Amino acid sequence: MSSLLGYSELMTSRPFHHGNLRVVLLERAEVMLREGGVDGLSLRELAREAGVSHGAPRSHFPDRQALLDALAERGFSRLTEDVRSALAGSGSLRHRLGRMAQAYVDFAVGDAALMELMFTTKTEGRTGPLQDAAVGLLEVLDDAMGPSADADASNSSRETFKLLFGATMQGIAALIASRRISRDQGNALVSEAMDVMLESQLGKQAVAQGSG
Amino acid sequence: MSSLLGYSELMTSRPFHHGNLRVVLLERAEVMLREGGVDGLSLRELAREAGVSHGAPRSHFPDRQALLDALAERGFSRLTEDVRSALAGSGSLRHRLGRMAQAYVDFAVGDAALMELMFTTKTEGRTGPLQDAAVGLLEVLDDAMGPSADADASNSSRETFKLLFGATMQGIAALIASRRISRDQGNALVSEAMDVMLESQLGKQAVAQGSG
DNA sequence: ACCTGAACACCGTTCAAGT
DNA sequence: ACCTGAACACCGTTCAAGT
Repeated sequence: MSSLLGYSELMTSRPFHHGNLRVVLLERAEVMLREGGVDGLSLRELAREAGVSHGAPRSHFPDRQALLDALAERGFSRLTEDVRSALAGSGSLRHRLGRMAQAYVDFAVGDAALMELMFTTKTEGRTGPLQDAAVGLLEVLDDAMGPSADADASNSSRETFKLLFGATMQGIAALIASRRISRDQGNALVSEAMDVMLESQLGKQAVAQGSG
Repeated sequence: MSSLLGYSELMTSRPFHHGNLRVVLLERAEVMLREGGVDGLSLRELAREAGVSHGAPRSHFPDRQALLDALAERGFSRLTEDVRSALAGSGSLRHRLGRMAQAYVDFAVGDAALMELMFTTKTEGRTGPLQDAAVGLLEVLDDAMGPSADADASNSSRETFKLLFGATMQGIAALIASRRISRDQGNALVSEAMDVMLESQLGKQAVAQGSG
């Protein structure tokens, strides 16, 4: 039965999680999600792995959906961070946007189940931290495109460009994740999509001033 | 207890499904999917609604995943049909492709849970009827673009165009389904995406000969 | 405030038995 | 070939009780 215990309390039997059970659960849930998908994520098994009773998670997450929402929120934070750092380097706008797109697809493919959680929101309400996290992602794209012109028309095309950019990356990632195209084909498709968008009227209007 | 019985056998007590239990299950499962999502789809409740024992579905679907796969396959058939008929009418290529994209998004939004089932395939094998059904969808797009040039370069750009077209529609549909943009914004985005793709070098190469 | 452990209703899957 | 019904292991959720 000692094999059921974690590594850090082979000596002491009881005092386990001080106040960080919540994060422990989230971290273990993330790997369970990655390994077994959403269906493979069981609250009871999660509690078992954390070394607590099956009722314990209830103190931190009212139900399973609450845990799933928290995972999605953390996912958005991590994605935003990945994308932001991919964008941070030097190079032309085209190169930086390309790196960003690549980071996005990398994340989506590497954490397909989490991505599914993030983009098939079950929650009805339009407010909440989860929506904020999603908005933050678009802001990164906004920053990358440099200062915006103050004309309304330009802002409109900029919004459209951002949405189209995000939608296209999302779609390509879905194609890869569902094994309909290979990873290499996906990378080529990302590059092609970048060209198509940047050479278009919409793209030229949207990034008129942005030249890192 | 008579309330548990279906409409067609208020008189006779036993002879129920002759050999069509399979389709009955699939049809009821489709509405359960639409109403309660994938999580809300229970084999036992499905059997209950169909008026058979909980073990009966086993005769037609070895396990729950097999039912889900069958649902996805039917989904592809229906999507292909919708898209094909949207494409069938008259008008310029731009208009026909626009109608097709609209039909695609309509389907994806109206049957979001089914769409999720279709595009997050759990099956590892690359063969099988499910993959065939997905391929059929791309063939419709191929037909719409008219006869292809026999040069290899042209075929390559055509393949790329089709994938990019599909990915973009998929991404826009995901944005709508996750409530991140409204239906109207989605429609506008579809239209914008069409313009961007058709005015690009890639688009011009891909549909060089296709003019309804 | 946080965790335990029994209880409840539900589930997917297996399988011997019926027709 | 198709369906029934008991059995098994597992699950999410609730809740009184402990500390």
